[in-house]
Amino acid sequence: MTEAEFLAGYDPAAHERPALAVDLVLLGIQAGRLAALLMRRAQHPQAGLWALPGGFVGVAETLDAAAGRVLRDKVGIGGARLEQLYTFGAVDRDPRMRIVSVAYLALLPEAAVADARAKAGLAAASLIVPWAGETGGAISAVSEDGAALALAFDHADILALAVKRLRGKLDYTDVAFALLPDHFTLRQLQDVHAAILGAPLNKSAFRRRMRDRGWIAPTGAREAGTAFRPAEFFRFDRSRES
Amino acid sequence: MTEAEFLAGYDPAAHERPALAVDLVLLGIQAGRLAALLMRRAQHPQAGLWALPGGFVGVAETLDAAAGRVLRDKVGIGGARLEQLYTFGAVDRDPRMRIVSVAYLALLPEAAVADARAKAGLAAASLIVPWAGETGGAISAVSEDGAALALAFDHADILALAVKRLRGKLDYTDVAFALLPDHFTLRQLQDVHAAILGAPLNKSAFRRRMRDRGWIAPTGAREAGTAFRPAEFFRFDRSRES
DNA sequence: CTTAGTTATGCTCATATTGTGCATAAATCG
DNA sequence: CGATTTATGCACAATATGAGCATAACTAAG
Repeated sequence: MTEAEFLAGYDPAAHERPALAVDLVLLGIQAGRLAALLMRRAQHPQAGLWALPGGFVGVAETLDAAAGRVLRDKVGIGGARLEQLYTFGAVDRDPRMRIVSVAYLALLPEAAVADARAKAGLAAASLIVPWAGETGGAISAVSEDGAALALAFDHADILALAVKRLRGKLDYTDVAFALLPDHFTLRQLQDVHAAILGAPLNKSAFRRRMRDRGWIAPTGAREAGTAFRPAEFFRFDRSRES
Repeated sequence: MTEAEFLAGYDPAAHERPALAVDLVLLGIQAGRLAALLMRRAQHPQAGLWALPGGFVGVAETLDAAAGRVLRDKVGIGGARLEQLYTFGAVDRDPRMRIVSVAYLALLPEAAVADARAKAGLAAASLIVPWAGETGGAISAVSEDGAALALAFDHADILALAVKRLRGKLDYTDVAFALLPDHFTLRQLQDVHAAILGAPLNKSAFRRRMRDRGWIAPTGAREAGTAFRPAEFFRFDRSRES
C-alpha cells in the first residue's frame, strides 16, 4: 500500500488522536547563572511539582503561534526569541491522556526574567549546569535556597535537552545575545557563555574570538559607576551575522 | 489562570484536534551523491508529485515507534538510524485537513538504498547540494535524467531542513558512518562528507582529522581489484565515540 | 593630592589545529 | 619493466587558541 492509498483510505475522524500541546522552556540569566522560569502545579496530577508553562494547540493555530500565545497569556511576556526544540511523544508522559508536546525554547533578556518573576505563579529556578566532559553532565534545577526542585511529567528531560541545545548552538549562532540587553560589555557576554557552558572561559581568547567574529560593534559608550576602569559597551551587529 | 487550572478545565474531547503524522526523509549515498528516497503520489491531492513516506501516529504509539513502523511497512527497511528532525505545523500544509507532522531523518547505508529502490513506488532522487557560502544554498531534488522533481505539500522544506541538519551534525557526530557499509576506506568516508557538504574537501587534512579523532580503527584488510594501490579498510569504532 | 586596588584592553609568545604541497608506496596495465 | 593512478605519510605554512604580562582607567582610602 502506498502512502497515497493509505491516506485516501484513512478516515481521520474514525481513529482516536493524541492531543497536541506546546511546552515552553524559558531560559534567562539571573545573578550570573543560567535560570529557568517554572510554574508550580496547584492541582493533581503532580500537584506541588514544578512544570513548564504550556497549552494545547488549536486546530487552526500554527505551532509557533501556540507557543507565542502561551508566552503572552501565561507568562506575560510579549516578545522573546522562540525556537522549536523537540517533540516529546512518550505514551505515558501525561497520566490523564495521551499528549504529544512540542517543546519550545524561549530566550529571555535579563530584564524580562525579572518582569516575569513578578507575575503570579512564576518562579525562577537556578540551573546547575555542570561541565562533566565534552557532553556535559546532568542538569538539575535548584531553588534560590539551594533545594533541588522536583519537576512534573517529563519536564526534567525537556529542560535538559534545552540546555544541551543552547550549548550546542552557543558558538555558531547568536543565541547568547538574546539573553543580554541591547548594550553589553565583553565581560557580560563572556559571563553568559560561561553560565551556559558551566565552565570558565579564557578571557583573552574569548575577547579576541568575539571581536574577530564580527558580530559585535563598539558603541563608544562606557560603563559608569564602577570602582575601576569602565568597560566599553558593545551591541550585536545583526547586519554582519553569517 | 495557571497551567494547572487550564488543563483541569480543559475537556480534550470538546475541541477539535490537529491530526498527527510522521514523515520520513530517507537519505543515502547513491553514485557518490546524496540522494533521497521519494514516493510518487498516485492520487489527489498533489497527484504525480513526489512525497516523503509518512503515516499517522496511533494514540498508543510513540513517535519513534510510528516512524519505525512507516519505515518497515511502507519502505520495507527493517533497521536504519532514525532521528527526529523537526515538527511542521503550518495550518494549510495539507489541503485535506489540519495535519501536524513530526519529520524524521533516516540514514540508509548504500546497500539499503538499492534494496529500497527495488520496492514498488519508491524512487531515488539525487539531491543537488550546492555550497553557497557558509550556510549552503538551496537544496533541490532531481531525477536520474536530470529533471527537477516537484515535491508535494511542504516536503521540499522538510528535505532542505534534513540536509542542513545532516550538514550541521556531520563533523561532531557519527552520522557519516550510518551512510557507509561496515568496512570503508578513507576515500569513501571523505566522499560521503563531500557529498553532504556539497563541497570538495582537502584530502590530507581530512585523513589526519579523521584518524586523530579516534573514531575509526584499521581492519588490516585492503581493497581488491583496483587498478592502483589498494586502500585500507577501516571500521567505525563505536567504543571510542565521545 | 597621592597611592593602592581593581578591572579593561591590547600585546606577545607558546601551542594546537588546519591548509597545502610533495615524496614515496603499491597496485594494474600496456 | 615502465607508465599510470591512487594511497599514505611527512614537512612546512597559515591560522586559531591558550596563557601570561604590561599598561590604561577608574574609585576609594589615606
